[in-house]
Amino acid sequence: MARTQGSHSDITGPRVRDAALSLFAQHGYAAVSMRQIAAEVGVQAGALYNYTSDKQSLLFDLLKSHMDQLLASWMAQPEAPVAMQALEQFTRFHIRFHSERPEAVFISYMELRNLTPENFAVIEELRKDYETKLEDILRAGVAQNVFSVREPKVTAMALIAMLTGVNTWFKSDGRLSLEDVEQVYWDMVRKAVSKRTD
Amino acid sequence: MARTQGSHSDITGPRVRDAALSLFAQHGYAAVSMRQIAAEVGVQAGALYNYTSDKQSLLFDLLKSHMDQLLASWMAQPEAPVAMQALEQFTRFHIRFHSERPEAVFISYMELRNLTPENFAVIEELRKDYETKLEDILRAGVAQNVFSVREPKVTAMALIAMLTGVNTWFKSDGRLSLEDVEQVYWDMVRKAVSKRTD
DNA sequence: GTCTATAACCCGATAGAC
DNA sequence: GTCTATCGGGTTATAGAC
Repeated sequence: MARTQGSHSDITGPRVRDAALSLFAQHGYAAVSMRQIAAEVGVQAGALYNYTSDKQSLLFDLLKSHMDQLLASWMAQPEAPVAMQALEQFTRFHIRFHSERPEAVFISYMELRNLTPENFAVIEELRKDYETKLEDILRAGVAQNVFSVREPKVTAMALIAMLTGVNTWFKSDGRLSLEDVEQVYWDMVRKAVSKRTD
Repeated sequence: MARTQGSHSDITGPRVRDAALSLFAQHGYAAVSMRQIAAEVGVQAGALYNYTSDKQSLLFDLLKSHMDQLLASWMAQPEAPVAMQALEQFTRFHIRFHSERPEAVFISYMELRNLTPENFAVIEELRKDYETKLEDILRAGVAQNVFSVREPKVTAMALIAMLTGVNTWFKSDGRLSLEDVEQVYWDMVRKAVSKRTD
């Protein structure tokens, strides 16, 4: 089972992706060179092309797999027929999922404009799919007469923006635990769609 | 009043800034070259250095003047001693101000990582100043016994993220007018901090 | 104030040796 | 599978003519 000199195909691939994710998040796709990624992995630039056809594919694969994971993880959640429970589940799921992978979330928002139009269209559709999950919950709550939401699409966008914003300030070693944060945001979400108010 | 050939100092400066703003917003700071900016303005690349010491200063000046304008515009608003009115004023002001300059808002969020550490610190402090304006309103509302907000700092971040999110989808020729959008968001904000709920 | 030309360097991607 | 070397092009910023 002697290996060719320097042959590490089984581990180098993921390491290329990890290095690209981290560097793209830190400096931005356009500012990161293939040579930088290679240095982080510990190979020469030419070797990267054994794992990706080009730099654009590297970015697209990172964003695509992030969106695929997001949708798959949500679908794997138990179904909640009661809208109020479904909304709480979505709120907590969104915060938890996004806070666990800040770099992937970051580039998924920041690097959309560096995708080719074809690649952008793919990611954009997956994003819309996710937004529709929340929109459907809001519509169900209106139908069940438990939410007051005149504009479900706008409201879904607003709530997702609010929840994703956790990533801009949350530190796991800060004053609030993630559980605390979930509770604070769930209180706001619940009230924002509620029927009664002062 | 004969001009030197090609002399347009009084108008070229703003045109350089406008071109940089537009191109940075479209393609990202790192992806835009000084040659591209020059071409947009209609001069050669070398001429840009009559208006900016380097590319970094161009970015910093755009972000700095955006934050200065934001704070100055907010301070120019009439004072509202009643917290509920102050919050409505902030909500509508934020949406209006940000929707009027989507490119400046966009680069102010996206290009922070391309600032030098010193420049970043300046912008970050201005951003914190603005966030504190909302936080103070929330604390006043709690003191006046009209808001229920356990975490004013977190809530301020959450509300700002939600309001800024308007820029990701709002089109002035869409189904909803900006006035409609303000109302939908103000309903959510008001309820999110309200004392009563279902 | 703008031009042309250039210094000094970096880029993505590929070819061919091992 | 990884290396070195390279192609053809790009970059920021400056120098000096006009």
